[in-house]
Amino acid sequence: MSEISKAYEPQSVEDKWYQFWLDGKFFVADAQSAKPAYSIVIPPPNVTGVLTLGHVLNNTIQDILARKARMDGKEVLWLPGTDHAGIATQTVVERALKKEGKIKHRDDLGREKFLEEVWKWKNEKGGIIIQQLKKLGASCDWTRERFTMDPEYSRCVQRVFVDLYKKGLIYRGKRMVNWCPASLTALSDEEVVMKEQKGFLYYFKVEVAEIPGTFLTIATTRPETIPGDTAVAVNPKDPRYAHLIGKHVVRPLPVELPREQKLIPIIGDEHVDFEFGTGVLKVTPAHDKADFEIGARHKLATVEVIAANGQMNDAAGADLRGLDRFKARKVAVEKLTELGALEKEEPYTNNVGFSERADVPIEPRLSEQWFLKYPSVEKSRAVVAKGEMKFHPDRWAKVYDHWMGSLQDWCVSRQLWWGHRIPVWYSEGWKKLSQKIVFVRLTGHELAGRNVKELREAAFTFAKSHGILGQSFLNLDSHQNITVHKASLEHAFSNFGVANVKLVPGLPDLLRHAVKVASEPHLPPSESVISVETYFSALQVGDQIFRVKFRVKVFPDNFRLYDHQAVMLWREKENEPDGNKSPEAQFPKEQTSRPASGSTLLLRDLVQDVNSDPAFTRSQIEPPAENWVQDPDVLDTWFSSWLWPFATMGWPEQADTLKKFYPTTDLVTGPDIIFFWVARMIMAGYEYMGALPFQNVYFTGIIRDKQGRKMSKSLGNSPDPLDLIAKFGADALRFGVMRAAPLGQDILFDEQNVELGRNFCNKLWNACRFRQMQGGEVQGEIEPTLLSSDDKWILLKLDAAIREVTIALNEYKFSDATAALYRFFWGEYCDWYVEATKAVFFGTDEKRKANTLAVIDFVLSHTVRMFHPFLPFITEELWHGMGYATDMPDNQGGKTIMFAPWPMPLDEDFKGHYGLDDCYLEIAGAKYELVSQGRNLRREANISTGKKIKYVLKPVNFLPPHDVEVIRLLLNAETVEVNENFQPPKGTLTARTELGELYLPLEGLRTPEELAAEKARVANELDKIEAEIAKVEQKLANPKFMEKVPPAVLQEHSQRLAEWLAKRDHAKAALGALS
RNA sequence: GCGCGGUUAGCUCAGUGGUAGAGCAUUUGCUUCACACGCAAGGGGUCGCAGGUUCAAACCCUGCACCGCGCACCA
Repeated sequence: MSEISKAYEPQSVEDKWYQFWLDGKFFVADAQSAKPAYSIVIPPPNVTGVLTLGHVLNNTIQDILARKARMDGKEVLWLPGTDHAGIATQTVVERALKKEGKIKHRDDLGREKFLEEVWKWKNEKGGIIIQQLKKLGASCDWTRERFTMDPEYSRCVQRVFVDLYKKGLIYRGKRMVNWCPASLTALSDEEVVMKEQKGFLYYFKVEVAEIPGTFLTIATTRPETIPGDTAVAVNPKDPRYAHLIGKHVVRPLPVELPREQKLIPIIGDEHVDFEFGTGVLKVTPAHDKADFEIGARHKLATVEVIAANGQMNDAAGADLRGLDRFKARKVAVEKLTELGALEKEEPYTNNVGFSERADVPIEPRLSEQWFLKYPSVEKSRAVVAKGEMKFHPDRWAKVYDHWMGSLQDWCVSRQLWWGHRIPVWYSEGWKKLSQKIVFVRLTGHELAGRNVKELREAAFTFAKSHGILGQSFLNLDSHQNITVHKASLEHAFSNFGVANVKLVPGLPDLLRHAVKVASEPHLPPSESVISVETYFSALQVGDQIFRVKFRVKVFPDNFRLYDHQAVMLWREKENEPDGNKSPEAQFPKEQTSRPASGSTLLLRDLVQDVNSDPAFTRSQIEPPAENWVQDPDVLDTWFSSWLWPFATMGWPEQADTLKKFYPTTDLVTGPDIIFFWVARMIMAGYEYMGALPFQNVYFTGIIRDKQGRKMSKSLGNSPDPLDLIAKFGADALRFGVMRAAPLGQDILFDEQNVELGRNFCNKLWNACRFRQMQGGEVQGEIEPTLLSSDDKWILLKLDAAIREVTIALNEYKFSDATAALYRFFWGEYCDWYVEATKAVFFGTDEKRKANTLAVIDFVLSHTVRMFHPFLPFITEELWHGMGYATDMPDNQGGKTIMFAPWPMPLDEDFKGHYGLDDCYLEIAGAKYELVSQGRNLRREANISTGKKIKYVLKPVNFLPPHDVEVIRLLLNAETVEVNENFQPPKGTLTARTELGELYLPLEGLRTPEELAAEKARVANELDKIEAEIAKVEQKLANPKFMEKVPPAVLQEHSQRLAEWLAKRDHAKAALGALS
């Protein structure tokens, strides 16, 4: 530290050292290293993102862990990167292009051109956050920076998709999905947040067609969907309405339609709650999940009235057509009013699902999407439940477990351009199927039904009546035993398609008697599935015969699950592609089957659905041949993020990095993405690496402002971390955030925290400056015989601090660690030790001065290292400036504090050699307590701090002269007279301490008022003492207490009583001395 | 509705059965030769409420209230 400025100036230090670290390649992880590995992957921030306080919190923790691990001698990989963030990025770029006037809509450019623009934007403006992380001091291995759209990474994503497809875990289906009318894409359930919305419940009446003059009143929050209503439902048990079931009502909208086209049936459905509203429910199968189910049960038509963009379509009628859905709501109410149908409207609050990103209400919408049935679920669930993977704080394990226990299939397709395009190809040449379907026949047994409900009932009846449940059946062709579990039936019924429902109950029968079975080589097994066998069968639908391909999964205990099958509908009599009748020949080696459709489709919809798509479907990365077109959708961004821990390490080719650093040690992330990311990474880790992706997960709190509100742009309450760094320094920001971030709690952010960090850095700086001002080289050897009680005290305190901080870090208690460091350094080292050393430095004993410097150097060199993970910049500056680097080997702190060893607690040999007995904590502690008391006396006497005064000490035991000198200095006294026979004159203030009585003779200097005030104060204190004595005495007087209390506690109570009694005596004496 | 957290000084929070704590804020006094981004000394709490267990409860149990979060939801 050649130039010593009075205050620490981070700006002149931080960039210099960061560049130094980069130049030295200190962040680069060596996969060949012999050191034990420590690894952590960054939660990839959005490539469009800018640094927020949330990132600061998160990445500071990771940096602390990484830097600490380096100091522990580990080979550290902190792997950084960014996420392509499909919706967010596409929106940002789209908005930017619109602003520049380049486009009005993304369609103006077309997919290719638009993607070019996105890449351009990404390369020019993306990744700002990476530069910002550097400002924060993040010690990431930037040579390994990854982006989820990197070619290698994209290939991993595609590979995984194809693999899951082949395992039968990915399927396509037409389902009700969460549709975002702003982003024009489907969303997963996790991307929908429920929000309370204030609105109205509208009551309108409809006439029963068969009984003129009879009206039903319906309550709804969505009158704009009336044109899409295809029934009115009541509970069949509701006495008010049951008799009306089967009759019809006249739907009021659209106004212009003739009455006969607006007749919709009154149906009975148990789903209807007759407590709610009027007990009459309008059913809009196209725009409500529950209504869709009702529609499926009652074979209702599905009339879509809201288009993908949230505007009403033609079917909504002339009045609503083209209007936004919310505007349409108002107009619909007006129309109802005009018709005289509106009875009333009352304010109503309900929960509405919002798109998390676009912050608009989502629209349930029937559409064709890709779904994933999660892999490796049981293992992933068990590893956390059993505590093999630890969550910190562990209450998140319960949340995780709950979610894992009720997994819904993941909608992975997005109708966007920016992202990984789904690696599925469709061939042309599909011939349309006839839509005439009368019944379904499974050879030998009929399971007839026109919709799922009927089929399901038939299937259950069939399974029951044939005693199939729990039975084993021998397949005569393959000689395999097939057992039907109840679970497999339920599973199939609840999760899979119509075809599955048809097949499962009949399957053993098919295998036994009728089906012409072929087998295929099994597909790549996962750990929980030994093999997947493929069979073909025939299915007759009306006059057509279809080939059906289905799959049987074989589990380790020989349990067989018919949980996925691909249905291939084929017209038997014509269109045989090559005339080859063998079923195998119909299905090329690659996956060509088309998975079953959604569970709630009508059969005719299934056929329609199949017709609407190309026949041949293959999932593979490269196009199979010419004339094959790729699925236009891209994958959910999280479908790439969930591979992050291993895809970033070069999976599957580069084995060395993976071998060294996978599984990673820690993951640091926010609890808000526990389902989005953490849970999915665990499942992917098991599925593809056969091992958990990380050993520990640390969940940070969420940063809020000091009023407890979430940080948000619109509130303007999110300070820019870069501004804070510029104003206070990166170390200050890190320290401030860490101090305010207890494990598992939300963090209420206040700039004062950062200010405190800045002040702390300044304190550290000045403490070192003080050391430098005493001169001399770095002192190595400490001479045990020259150690004062102060020296021993601070060494013991250092020892305690090392232990405390190390334990806190091991337990991920960062705020405890910073609090311990703060307390030790400021409250113990600076406040007491440094002040005490002035007695040495202001004196003339040169040997003692040198020895004190040695102690200071010992303490500071340890302290600076302990601070390094928290305050990387200032500690590096001090490490070099103070000369502590010079004595160290190059790879252990000689070059950089980054590799200096983490301080070890002082061992017994060390303590023995230097005479560091715990009694010195008491001895020096008593001394400092005496000083506090003495200062208190001065204050009571109203004597200003600067004024030199005289104290008298009547010691209990001998006190070394050096200690008396320390006391004198700390009291800022002219003299401290040691006098065993001191008789205090009247008006002398006294304090009782462990070391003896301390007096502040005032020699009549005080006014009567001052004396009176003093007397009042002592009297007050006496009262408190009496109260304490009474409390303890009462306890001791209780016979039950004396009988049952453990001896140690009794001892403690008696001792406490004795202390209070002595204090009382002293206070009484003091009172006497004052009067 | 179900579940999980929380309720301790003005604020933010520690505190796993035996004397209620820290930081900030506040009051007062100090430009004391490392630091005013500082030093020193104070004031300030029925530990959410009500029961129970115990010699002893902020702490364990039960119930309630309020706040926050998650999940599931009735139009």
